[in-house]
Amino acid sequence: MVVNSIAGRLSSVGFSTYEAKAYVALLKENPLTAYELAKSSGIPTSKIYEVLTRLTEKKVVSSLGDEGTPRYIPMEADEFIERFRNGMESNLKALREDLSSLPGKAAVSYIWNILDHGYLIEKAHRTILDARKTLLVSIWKEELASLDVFFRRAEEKGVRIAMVHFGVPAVRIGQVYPHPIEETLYKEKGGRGLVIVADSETALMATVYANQRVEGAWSINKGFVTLAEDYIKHDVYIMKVVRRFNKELIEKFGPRYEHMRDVYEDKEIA
Amino acid sequence: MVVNSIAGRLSSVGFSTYEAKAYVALLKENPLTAYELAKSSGIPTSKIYEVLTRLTEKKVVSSLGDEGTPRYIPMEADEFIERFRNGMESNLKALREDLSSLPGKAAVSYIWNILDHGYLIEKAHRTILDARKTLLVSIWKEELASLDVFFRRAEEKGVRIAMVHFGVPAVRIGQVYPHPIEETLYKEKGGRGLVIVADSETALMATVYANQRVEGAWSINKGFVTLAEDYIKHDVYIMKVVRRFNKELIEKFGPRYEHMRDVYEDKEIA
DNA sequence: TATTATTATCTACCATGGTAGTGAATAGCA
DNA sequence: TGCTATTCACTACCATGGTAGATAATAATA
Repeated sequence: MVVNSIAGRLSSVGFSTYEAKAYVALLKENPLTAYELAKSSGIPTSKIYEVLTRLTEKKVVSSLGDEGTPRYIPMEADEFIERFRNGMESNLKALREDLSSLPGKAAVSYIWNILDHGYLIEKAHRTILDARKTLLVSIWKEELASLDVFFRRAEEKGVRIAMVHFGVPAVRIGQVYPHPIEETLYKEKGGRGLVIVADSETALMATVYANQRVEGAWSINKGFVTLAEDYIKHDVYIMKVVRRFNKELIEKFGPRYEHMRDVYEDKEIA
Repeated sequence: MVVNSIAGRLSSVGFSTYEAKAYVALLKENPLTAYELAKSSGIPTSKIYEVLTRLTEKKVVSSLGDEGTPRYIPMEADEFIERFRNGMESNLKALREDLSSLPGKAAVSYIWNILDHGYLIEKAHRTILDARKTLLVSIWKEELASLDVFFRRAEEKGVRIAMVHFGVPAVRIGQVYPHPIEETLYKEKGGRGLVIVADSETALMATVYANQRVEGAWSINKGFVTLAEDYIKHDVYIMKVVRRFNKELIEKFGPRYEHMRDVYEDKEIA
């Protein structure tokens, strides 16, 4: 669904390849007769007429000239785009109402699998922006690079953020707890982890492997969320302890979850 | 391109009819196995699997359950719509850049034909909102009903509006010059006229016939614009003269265009 | 002037890919 | 045996792309 060529983009607004070619060629030079357009666009002259009728019906080109052979002009690109957007916008609005008015029986409280990187980032992005109060994050710099804007925005909204960051943190968002053992971990798991918990309600967790392959899940399932939350809190706890005591002492500590209540209150950057 | 059914709306976001049925059915009740979904949606069981694969690829449904027969859940409608909108938005943005960066040779300064009512209103709407300084309008109540919001918005932006209105004006926008001879004119021309001139730069003129049939044109062609402008100014002039003098006197007046300079400055509502 | 090219418009036909629609084969399982 | 579950095979349709002509009207030229 994501396209990059100009033709691809036009096709996603309902143009066939010929229609796209014709429109683009017309924008480059106009007015043109059908025949001229066929030549300059590379569309077979035999096809140009039906293509032009289609485009005319879509009101993307218009013909001028009553006498003799008609010449064609394109609608200005901006205007066309605006028009399409308006149509789409109202369509989506109606669709939203339609779909939300369905007598849905079940709340979607299941676990949602995430298997590709683009989608992972998108889902993460949405999770971050949906957070109202708190965000617990465990992240590597690669993913943070794609997500820091959203974290900033959340922060501005007053969302409290605690972040375990693997490797040297390039940015400073909320409470950051740098996690030192980057390479070891990567080798061990074969990939980078990403965990985000928003408002203790929704959780996203995933592992990103070398070739951008992703295995992850998103859920509002209570058990899942708690698991993810504890996972991060545990790391935060460890980081704090490491800060304050030497290694010998750490060994005497078990993970004591009572100490984690104040994750958000901790003013020190570890 | 304008659709109203829920299926039609979904199809305009890239769903086939089966995909639409499946998604809607899944929203109503989930999770469901493929087989159950086939039953509740009316899709042939033989087709349900490929449909589900397609939907899964689109990330609109997700399967859960590793052991046994998988169950399917839909993405929440809002999320799906948001996602689609984002994609489309960025697509349109890119498209706008692509298209505007084309080495366009000619300014679109031609006359654009308008043959249907919906498009007429849309074009009028855009013309009104694009106006920066002045709007000269000749309009009947039917069209004004569809357009008054836009006139108000233009007025708020500080656009000066002078309007010849056929029949008793229901709303008051800018300078309104009511035109009395409604029925006579309608019979004579067989339809209602609509003329809009924005900033002396763009003009829209059209006649709307009984069955919503429309014949009209839009242009930035200088001659066309001047014509439309004078047409309205002429009417305004007549209206003013009629106001001030009795009929005998009017006959001695020819249309004197010098008097029209102050159309916008005239503070009286005729 | 006759004839040959070129331009211009339009119809017809075919191949393809995608989807809808139908039927049926297979298999597990209660 | 009947229900669930899954896959195959095949037909039909439609929009699109692609290729060939059928006509005319001009323009070029012998």
